[in-house]
Amino acid sequence: MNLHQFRFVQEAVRRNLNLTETAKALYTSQPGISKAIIELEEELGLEIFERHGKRLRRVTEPGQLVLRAVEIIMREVANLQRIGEEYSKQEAGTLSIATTHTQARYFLPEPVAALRRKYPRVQVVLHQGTPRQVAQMLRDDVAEIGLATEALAEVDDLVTLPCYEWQHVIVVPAQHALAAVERPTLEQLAAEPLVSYHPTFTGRSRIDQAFARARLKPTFALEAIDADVIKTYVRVGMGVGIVAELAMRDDPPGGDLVARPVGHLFGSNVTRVAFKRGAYLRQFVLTFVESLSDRLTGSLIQRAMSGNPVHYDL
Amino acid sequence: MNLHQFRFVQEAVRRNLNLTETAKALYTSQPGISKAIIELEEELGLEIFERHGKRLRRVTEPGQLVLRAVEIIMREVANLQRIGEEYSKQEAGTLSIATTHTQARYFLPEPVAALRRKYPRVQVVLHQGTPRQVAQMLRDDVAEIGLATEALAEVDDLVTLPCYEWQHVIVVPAQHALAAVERPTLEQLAAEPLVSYHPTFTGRSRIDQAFARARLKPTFALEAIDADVIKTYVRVGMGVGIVAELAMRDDPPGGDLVARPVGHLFGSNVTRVAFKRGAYLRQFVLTFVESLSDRLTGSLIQRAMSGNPVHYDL
DNA sequence: TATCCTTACGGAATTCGTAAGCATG
DNA sequence: CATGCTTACGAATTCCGTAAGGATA
Repeated sequence: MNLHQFRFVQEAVRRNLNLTETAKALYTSQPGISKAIIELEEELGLEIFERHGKRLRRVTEPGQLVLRAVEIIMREVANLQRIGEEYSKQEAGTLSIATTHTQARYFLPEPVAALRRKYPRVQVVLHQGTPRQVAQMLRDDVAEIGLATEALAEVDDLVTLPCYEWQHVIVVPAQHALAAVERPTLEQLAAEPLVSYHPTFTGRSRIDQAFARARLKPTFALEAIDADVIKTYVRVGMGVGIVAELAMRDDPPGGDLVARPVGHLFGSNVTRVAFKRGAYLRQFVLTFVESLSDRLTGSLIQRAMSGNPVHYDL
Repeated sequence: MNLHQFRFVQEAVRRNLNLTETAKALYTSQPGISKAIIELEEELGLEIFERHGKRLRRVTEPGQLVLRAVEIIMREVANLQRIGEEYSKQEAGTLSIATTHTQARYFLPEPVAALRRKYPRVQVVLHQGTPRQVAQMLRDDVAEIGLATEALAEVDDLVTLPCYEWQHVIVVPAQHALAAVERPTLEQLAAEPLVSYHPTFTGRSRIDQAFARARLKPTFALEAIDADVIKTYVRVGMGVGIVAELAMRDDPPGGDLVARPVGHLFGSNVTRVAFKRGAYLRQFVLTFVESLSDRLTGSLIQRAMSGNPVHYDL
């Protein structure tokens, strides 16, 4: 039994049981992978993978149990490396953050800058993707912490904590009829072509739910993952934009676009920070996570990490 | 980084940082241990052990963190082996039980026999010791499950579940004056020489507490770890025995010894079963643990293992 | 001086690559 | 026949033992 075998098995599962791809991903030879896995199976006296001829078809029942143990082992190996980083290169290291465009563009700049001010030798890597991809990047150890409004809370092996609460705003050109309406209604919006996020992004689910409850079928003229794109199309008259309020923060009140809060229509959303259950958080990571919300304290984070559910109001 | 290094570090800590002993315990050469640990420290870029000249003095602060990760990794490696056992040799394997004399002699025979009836190919190994030793045997992976009335519940990295509740009885020769007394008092007992368990065993702490509260200073003529020994000395007139009621179960009512329950004096005790947090319990182990109490069910045990506190009345 | 950790070194075992073989879809 | 896992084999590396060196209590 050795750590290589564990890594191979884990990566093989992540690569859909394709050992050739696994070998490429781990920069080693394919026969080496094959042999190592077979030897582990022999040592344990069970088959981790069900084989059909010479192809791996699926994970066996005992294989599932093996996999769970392997996940924990590899997690702790990663933790050991982080502990090493923390204590050898004091206050230096790399923080990989997986997040959506909205957070990367509008929310994270400030806390990331603060992190760099406090720890100038820390390097930050941003990985952008859909909320589901964010979750997957955490599971695959591509990123250490994740930030998104959707999806994260549903993933079982992630620990999530609420960061901040926000609502949607509609955005229209200053001369648009709705620019003068203080509290637009769902009916008014449904009558216009809309420009908003892709269905899996940034609270879009709340928007769809609200329209569905009112039995309205709005027209989406354009869907994007990105408020900057949405605003651009609103400017050229494609329709009424619906974006996160955060995305309008930097637009001056007297500018060419007018924003109206529509929390009364779509409710409020909670953006969450997540990390893999059991991950070791270095000091600067802890500091960073704390900086994401006034209510997040180190002890609260530790409590959440240890598996206890954490409840508090934002 | 490899599993050998982890094992060495773990064993070194268990052997009080004596690498020579560690090497002996692991049947390998002492320089090999030394080198492996140094290489791990180099790879992590930190010192796990503080050295004074050429001796290891103590575990450093980062070393504590490393140790915690190593413990988890080795635990999961042990789990992998158990999973292998479970699925390769179906319904066969070894179950190591750490327990005290009282349990081994009076409580366990029945459930152990039942286990062997259901799983004839399972081998049972009993490790006897003090309650503290029982706890230590679980921590050191000498035994997989432990059974004792004392100490177990206080150990942090063990999961414990109540098994059964019992009270003490006094034991006297049939012709003894107290043999006729239905409900003896603390004062009556304190006036006699007593024969009971060693202070750390089998509910003895309750006995001491009761006397202390009544400001009585009883005389213990003899202390043993073992009700059979105690009964023997009661027979030869050394004094009044105080043992677990279980220990008198097989003595016939009309025999040479008379037992009187004294739960009204010393309260009741709870015997607990324990295992290492995060251990993988094979099917036959689960069955065995369930058989220890009517109230223990598989799902309850799983819940306790997953870290959730379990509360129920016996 | 007895104990105990580190360094040095060499033979043995393991590792890991390439090349070839063979099963599936 | 293209993809993909397993087997074969040999060079390079790592492992792990004994022997020697140096530090502490």
